[in-house]
Amino acid sequence: MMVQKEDLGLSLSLNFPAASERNPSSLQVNLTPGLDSSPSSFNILHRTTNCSDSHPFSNSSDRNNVDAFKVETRSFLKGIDVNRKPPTAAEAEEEAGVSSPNSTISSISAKRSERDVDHDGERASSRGVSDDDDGDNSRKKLRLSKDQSAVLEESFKEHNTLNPKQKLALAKKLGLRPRQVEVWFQNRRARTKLKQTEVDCEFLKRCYENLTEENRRLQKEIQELRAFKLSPQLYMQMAPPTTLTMCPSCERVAVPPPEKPVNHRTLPFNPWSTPANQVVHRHMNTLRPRA
DNA sequence: GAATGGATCGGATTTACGTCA
DNA sequence: GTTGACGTAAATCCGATCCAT
Repeated sequence: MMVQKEDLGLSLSLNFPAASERNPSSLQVNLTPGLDSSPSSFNILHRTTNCSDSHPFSNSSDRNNVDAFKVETRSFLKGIDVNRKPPTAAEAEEEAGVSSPNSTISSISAKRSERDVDHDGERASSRGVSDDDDGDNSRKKLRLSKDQSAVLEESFKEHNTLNPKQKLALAKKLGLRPRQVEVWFQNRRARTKLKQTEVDCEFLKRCYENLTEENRRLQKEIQELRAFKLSPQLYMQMAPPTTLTMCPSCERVAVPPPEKPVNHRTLPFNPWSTPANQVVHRHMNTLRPRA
């Protein structure tokens, strides 16, 4: 069964909190109309390249979440449409035996075979010839069922990497090989990253456009100020510049007094400085010429 | 024919273990 | 017997790619 794109749960975001306040409409891309977009939803940029950093079982709350999730999904997974014959008891035992990467040599060598060769020696699952063998060796693409995809998505939201235990549990639950689960997570990470890159690119493009426009505006203002230097009388009739003024004595941004032209040097607005309307600068009064 | 997504491949990195001086 | 350096194997990840649907 084909899984719709909307079901994929791709929720992309840009980690620019300050920027998002300034331009909230440009930062959130939620591709998950059908799924919960609660605050606990997965943040793509919170990825790690080292499993030990964000190990899903590294704290008890994650462990509890996973356990709760297991209980939650167990019921409807019974009788799920699987793409392969369920593992035999021996296979399951073998899989369980290789779950720990820190296990002994013998178990390691057993695990090694998982990547390249199927358990009974035939080529890995991906080709899928074991189930409906049509004779030829062409790669037969299996399609995960909707339920399988949903469970994998839910699991991915919890943690975008799997430890061997989780991988085995998930594989067992879904009736897939651990390698298939592993591959699914790898592809999911790769494609999520790709989407995120696209979003980042779009955001940077918009940043560039905004800065270009800002630069144009400031250049124009410079020209106006130069004109003022040449003919102050003309400048008096112009609209006040939008730049902020700075007190020469303490070098703090100040709101210019409305009644008289300001005698302070002007500085370009710094978007990272304290907003002008938050600066109370009473010291300015003392700078005015006395009547 | 393009898009999607499962699978494969090759390389890099990490970790555990064995060997040897 | 202990220790540190070194080599090796296995596991895992990622990026690129293939290819069936």
